[in-house]
Amino acid sequence: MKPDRAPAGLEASAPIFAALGDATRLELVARLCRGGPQSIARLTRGTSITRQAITKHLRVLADAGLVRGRRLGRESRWELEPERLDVAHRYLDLISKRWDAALSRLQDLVEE
Amino acid sequence: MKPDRAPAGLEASAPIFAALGDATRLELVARLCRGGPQSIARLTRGTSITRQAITKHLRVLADAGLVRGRRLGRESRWELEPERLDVAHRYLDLISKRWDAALSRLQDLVEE
DNA sequence: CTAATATGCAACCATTAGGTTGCGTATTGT
DNA sequence: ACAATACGCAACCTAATGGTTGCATATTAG
Repeated sequence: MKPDRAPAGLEASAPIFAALGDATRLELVARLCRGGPQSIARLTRGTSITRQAITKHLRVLADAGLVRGRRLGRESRWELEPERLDVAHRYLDLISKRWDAALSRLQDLVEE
Repeated sequence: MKPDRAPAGLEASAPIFAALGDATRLELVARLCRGGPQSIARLTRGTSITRQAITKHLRVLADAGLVRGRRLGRESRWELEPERLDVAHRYLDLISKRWDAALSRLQDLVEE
């Protein structure tokens, strides 16, 4: 029944893009992709910044719904929430299509 | 020959997402889509913020390559640069696919 | 020519962001 | 039991953001 992928929440997409709009965070997303669910300690290894910085970034990603973490023993594992990526994805689709439509409208105006 | 849409510049995408990660800017992009190329004055009409604020946002979008403006008489017209949207688009695609791959890898590990 | 319009530029301001350090606490590993 | 590991919390710092106001300048309308 395809729930309701209607307006794609134009305004609601901004936080998602904002969360992705940082090189460190993009890197985190990429690492979570390549390595699957991981602990903060592991995500910190190999980077030049602090564990706390990573923690903060993860929280930002989580607030945007892009990532989710839960405590397992003494460590907390974080993993990607791919549905949210899809929201951004659909928004870009929408915009592209609108732009094409706008262009052909302009074409029409010019040609008549 | 499809130039080289190779690595999609993982790190290079961050500025694009950052530029889109603001409600006002997203709104601007949307308006440029719906209305086609427009002047700053026109883009300002209907918003609650200042013309200068709009100008700044446009510059941010321009720095990310998402938008381009040129002076026409006493006004400056701004329009969308849809190729850049595509960069972000492709990045999300890439990530989604990697994630799927990572998931099936995990599946394999669990099942054997 | 003169007034109105459309911008640009710069200074200034409050808030948020990205990072750090320090310290306390829960979970292992030996 | 003890040391090491993996975190969480909070204070603090600097630089970037999002906005504003004031003023100067170029175009266009009457």
